[in-house]
Amino acid sequence: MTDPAPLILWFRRDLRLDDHPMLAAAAASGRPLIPVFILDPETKGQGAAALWRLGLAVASFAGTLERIGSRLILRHGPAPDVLNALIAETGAGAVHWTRACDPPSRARDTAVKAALRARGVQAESHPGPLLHEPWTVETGEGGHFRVYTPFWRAVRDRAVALPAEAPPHLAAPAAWPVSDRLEDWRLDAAMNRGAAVVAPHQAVGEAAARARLDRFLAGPIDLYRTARDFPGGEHTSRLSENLTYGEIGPRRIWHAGWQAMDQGRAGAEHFLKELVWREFAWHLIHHTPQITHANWREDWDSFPWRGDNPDAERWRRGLTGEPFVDAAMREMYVTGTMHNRARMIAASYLTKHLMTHWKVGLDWFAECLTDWDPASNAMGWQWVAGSGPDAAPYFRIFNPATQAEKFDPEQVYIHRFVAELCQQPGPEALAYFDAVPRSWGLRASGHYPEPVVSLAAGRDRALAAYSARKT
DNA sequence: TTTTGAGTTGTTCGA
DNA sequence: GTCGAACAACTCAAA
Repeated sequence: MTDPAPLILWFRRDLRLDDHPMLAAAAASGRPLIPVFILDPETKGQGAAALWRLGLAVASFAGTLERIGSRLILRHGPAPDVLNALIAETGAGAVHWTRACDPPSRARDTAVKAALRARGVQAESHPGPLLHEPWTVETGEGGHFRVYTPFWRAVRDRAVALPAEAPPHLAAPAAWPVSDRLEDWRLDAAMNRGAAVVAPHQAVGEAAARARLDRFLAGPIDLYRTARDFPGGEHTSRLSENLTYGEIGPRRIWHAGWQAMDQGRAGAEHFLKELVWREFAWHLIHHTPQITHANWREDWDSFPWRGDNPDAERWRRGLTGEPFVDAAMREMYVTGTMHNRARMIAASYLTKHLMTHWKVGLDWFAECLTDWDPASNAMGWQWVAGSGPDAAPYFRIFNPATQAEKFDPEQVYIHRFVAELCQQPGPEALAYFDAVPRSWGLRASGHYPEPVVSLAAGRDRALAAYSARKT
């Protein structure tokens, strides 16, 4: 008896075994399974930090698969070509994958599905990265949500499928197709010397992601409601990085959060709400995909934001002269992530005090974040700028100095990341100067700059422009 | 259909 | 230092 035709499992941002509907279905099929990861143009076009971090995720997941009797086959090129070649080589009868919701991936997947079906190969997409498929959450009138709180109320009590357990073993094919070598992909090429600095701040792989969840549940969740606003402490789960690569599944987190809520843990509901913010962002990007590149509210198209400019360059380099903003920008450069409150302040400063288009900031975040997520970032930037959903009143302009007094009163955060502002800079503050391009010419012993613009003048300028928009 | 209540995350000023 | 009001009116979701 010949082996049944193998299934190709096309992994993308779902690099885990646990809570994996596609993998659970495939493992139950009894067929030989060929896991593959494809470096296609859509994937390769990412920012430097995200692409580098993806390489770590792929390496980790390949190891995970080997431990359960399988492998991760690496190929590069346009996905339809790669899949066609693999089908021809292996006689595979089907390709399975986890659905993606960002516009470029959706376009690619639609084309792949049509091409596969045209040649008689089964193509099946599975749920995975979200708690609820974006089209299943509807308002009373059958439309999609544009405001967070009603969305939250709509999903709060909705049943979420129990996470599938990790399969203990995956059936191997009779012969393995050849694989690229990950090193040859040079996913770290654009990181230059920054990789060594950012690396210690990453928690790569499924086990590390679960450890983060467990650490958070063991303590920080109790204080989450208030302490999460203080960027100087370790009060958040930091799971965004792992969610980006699918190293942990949202259903696993949801059920852990609910269990904590049932146990009366104080911050559990706020934690779940944050997970639902991610869900809401993907809901928006599904229904209004232009959110990634155009003003979500079209009446903002005439707003006189500046394009890229020298002030924005100082913002990128952490040299605005506003300590909280500079700490935030340097935190991102050194760790690959940025505290959520710091993101709001840095974004508000760029779009309001510096009157620079949110796209300029979005692009830099895409370059630097290892937890880069197109949906959350598009929503967040537009929310801050005022052009997005849940529009902030135009007069809501974060004052970085006031915010620092409120949320970093001891200047723990500022001192951690801005070497010029403390007597004995710590390792993270100093690491910034090892991470940035030498061409920037920065030295830890340099003088801290005067502010780009006074906070009062920047605020007044932004207020004038924002109120003029209405007339 | 019309109405009503509500909306993540703010700042400043003056009492 | 603490507190409430003002900032201006808009959009959304649901009753």
